[in-house]
Amino acid sequence: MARSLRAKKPLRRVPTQERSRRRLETILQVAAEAFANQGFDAAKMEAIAAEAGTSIGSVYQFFANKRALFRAVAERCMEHSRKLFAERLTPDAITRPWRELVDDMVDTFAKLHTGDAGFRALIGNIQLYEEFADADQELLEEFARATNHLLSIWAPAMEAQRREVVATVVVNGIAGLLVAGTRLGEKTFEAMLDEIKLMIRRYLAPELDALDAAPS
Amino acid sequence: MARSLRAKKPLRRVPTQERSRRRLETILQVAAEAFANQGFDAAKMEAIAAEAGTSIGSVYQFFANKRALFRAVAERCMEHSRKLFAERLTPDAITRPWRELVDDMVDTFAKLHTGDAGFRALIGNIQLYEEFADADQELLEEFARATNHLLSIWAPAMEAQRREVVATVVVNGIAGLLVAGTRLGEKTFEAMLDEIKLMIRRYLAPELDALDAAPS
Amino acid sequence: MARSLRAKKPLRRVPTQERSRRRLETILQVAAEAFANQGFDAAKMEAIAAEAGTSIGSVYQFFANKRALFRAVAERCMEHSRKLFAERLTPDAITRPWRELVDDMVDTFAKLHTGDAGFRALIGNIQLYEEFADADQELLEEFARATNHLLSIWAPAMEAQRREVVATVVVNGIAGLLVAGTRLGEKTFEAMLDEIKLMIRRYLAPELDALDAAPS
Amino acid sequence: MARSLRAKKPLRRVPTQERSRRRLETILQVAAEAFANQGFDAAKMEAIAAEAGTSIGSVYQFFANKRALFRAVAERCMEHSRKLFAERLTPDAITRPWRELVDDMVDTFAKLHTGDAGFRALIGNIQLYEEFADADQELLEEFARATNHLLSIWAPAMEAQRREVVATVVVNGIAGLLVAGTRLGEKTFEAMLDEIKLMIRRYLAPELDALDAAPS
DNA sequence: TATGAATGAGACTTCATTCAT
DNA sequence: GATGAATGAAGTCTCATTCAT
Repeated sequence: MARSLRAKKPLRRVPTQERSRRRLETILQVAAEAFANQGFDAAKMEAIAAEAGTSIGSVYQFFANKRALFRAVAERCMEHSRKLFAERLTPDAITRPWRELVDDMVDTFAKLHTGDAGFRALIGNIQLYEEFADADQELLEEFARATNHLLSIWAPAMEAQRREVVATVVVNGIAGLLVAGTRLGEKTFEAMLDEIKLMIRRYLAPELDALDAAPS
Repeated sequence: MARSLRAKKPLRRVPTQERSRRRLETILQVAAEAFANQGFDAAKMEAIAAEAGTSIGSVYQFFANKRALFRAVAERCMEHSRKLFAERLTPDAITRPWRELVDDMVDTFAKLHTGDAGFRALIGNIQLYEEFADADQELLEEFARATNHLLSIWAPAMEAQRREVVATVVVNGIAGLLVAGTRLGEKTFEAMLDEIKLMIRRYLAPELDALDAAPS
Repeated sequence: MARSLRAKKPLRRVPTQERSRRRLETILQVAAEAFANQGFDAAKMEAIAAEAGTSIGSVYQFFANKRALFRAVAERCMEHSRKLFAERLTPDAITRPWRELVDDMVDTFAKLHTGDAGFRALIGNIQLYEEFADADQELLEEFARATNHLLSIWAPAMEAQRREVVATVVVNGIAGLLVAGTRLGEKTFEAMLDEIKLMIRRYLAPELDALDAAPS
Repeated sequence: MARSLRAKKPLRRVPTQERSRRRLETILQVAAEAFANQGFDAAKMEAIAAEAGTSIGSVYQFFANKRALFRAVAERCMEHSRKLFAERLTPDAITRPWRELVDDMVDTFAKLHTGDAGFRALIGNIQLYEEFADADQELLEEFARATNHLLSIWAPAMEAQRREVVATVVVNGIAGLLVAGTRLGEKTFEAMLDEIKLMIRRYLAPELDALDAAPS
């Protein structure tokens, strides 16, 4: 049952020429879109190739099979997410008011949802194959770890075990909410963003404001 | 891309004999489990028939095709959900302290997730085909409407438009959180339940306690 | 490198109805012919199905994949060969003049070549996949063992080790000759049969006539 | 199914430069090995090019297609064989004792089998495509003609028609035996060589010793 | 001339669905 | 009504071959 090595290299061939790189880029983009909108199984390799303006053969020159393509989409999305969050979690982030940071995080998450098809693809194709769940799990766990770290500074009094649960709840709450949000149309999505921020603020306030009594 | 008529009735034949009714019941149960655990495409009609102890032919006597079977599972789950919530939203529910009701709702939702394979099937196969999303959407919207109704009583001062968003956020927050929770193992799931309740309480408290200043 | 269990059952489904049995029969026949005439790779599953008057789906109902179909052809041919030789190697075969038996063997072999497409398929597709070589190897080794056994009775003076080589040479000589023969057209094939018999006779005579001085 | 013109020249371009000639040489060698070990279909053009240290494009500069490459391998092998046999069938070969010559021939044949991958490639890929069979047929027929010529001198009394059959039997017997032999492991192969020689000797002795009564 | 990325026809295989028994 | 064998459309993937660089 053990999942095989993590070190499956996702790319069969690494493109060196400019044109190839662009082609690969397009394939990944189109694939992410397809996986996100139609689901893994419903997305057809031929259609992805066509949509990307290439031949099916070219797709398979980069990716050994459909799952490898999905994996590449997933990894690339995680890379992107990681970078996005790293930018917001610089050492001096702690000095900013926590409410501001929460808002920032929600907006960042929201941007991922809106702008990164790969993210939606990952979120939406979890239960299909164990293998893919790993990538997703890993991503959200990573977010949870980062959040946990912040909490450990903001609310040092909070018990370690509970802090972990709180971090999980915050991250997954936001993620789940956004999944729902994107399905609800742009208008309500925007309205929801503010409420999500408010919900997280109110949820965390009692513990995070314990030191310095800030208003909700 | 156009989805055909909406008004498909899911059942080809309504069973009259006792044995038939039991057979139909089993098929739906097995199918729900299969769709939930393996996803729509990975679930095979033959396997479902076999698992249900019938022949593939008999399944097709009840359901015109795989999608109809899924739709039946979805509808049946919604029926169940509706009943479950109706039990908790009796006219005198309003008289109970809202915190209690929130807890109750979360627990009810959780029970659906844990106990009703159809619910998980619905939640997990949304983006696959537009058609199925409807069923899901409808379900959550129904929950949201019910919540909205409650809010209109609990917090009459809240603006109608905002109330709608709040209801959506509450319902989808819980739903999303539970989706994540089931993936996280039984132990954390239990721990999360309490935090989810707490989060909703804190989120709603400022508005719902406006009338009668209750402590959080 | 170890070849997996021998016990792969070749048939996915064992036909019970008469019509199915006939269908399976036809598929095997057509497949044997195709493998023999065109080689394993060049033989196309679709073509086999069409030639057998069925659909590709029906072929796959019996055989999990192309190799399984080949294996079935091989096993069936070996069965046939075994039976054919068993009929000639009854206990009282020993009492017959050895020359007569040699002739009989050659004719039997020849009949296999002419009449059993599976035999030709087996002989002609050896180096393609190790897996298939096993079946072929086994068949010829079986013949060699039987021949070895006869030699042990006819020429008890012959050293065991040499006897083994002689048996191998006789069996493979005949087999190889017949392979060549079928390629040479019917007319020469017939003419060759007599010479093959003569060659084997002359080869074995010195040792087998040692006891009772029979003329060549 | 009809095979196109016979008169295809196998080489697209005749290399003039030294480096090209060496490249062509390597390609043919590698291809022979691949065809012999893996079979025609299993041998991949890309792999052959890579193994030969060139690009796939360069291979296609010499050979119009895969079959042309095979044909080239075949022809080159025949060239080699012809030369090898020509060396042994010099005018004064007749003066040597025929047994010696038979032994020599078997050894030469064996050397081809062991040392010349092209020979094995030819032998092992016969039934795949009619086209290739020709090359093989031609080769063995050439051997048979040479043998026939020798017989006409050694056994002038033998009827022409029978002589032809005898030559065919000798040549194909040796060839078939060697095919089998290489599959049987080095050790038995060595042991078989002696028996093959003995078999041919005994087969031919009665006719060839008719003039000068030599003992078998 | 050499390279190797791009192409796409074509092969295998699956599985939803039908229909004769 | 029940069964499950038969069907074939459709999808994934390979690899010979071409051609721009």
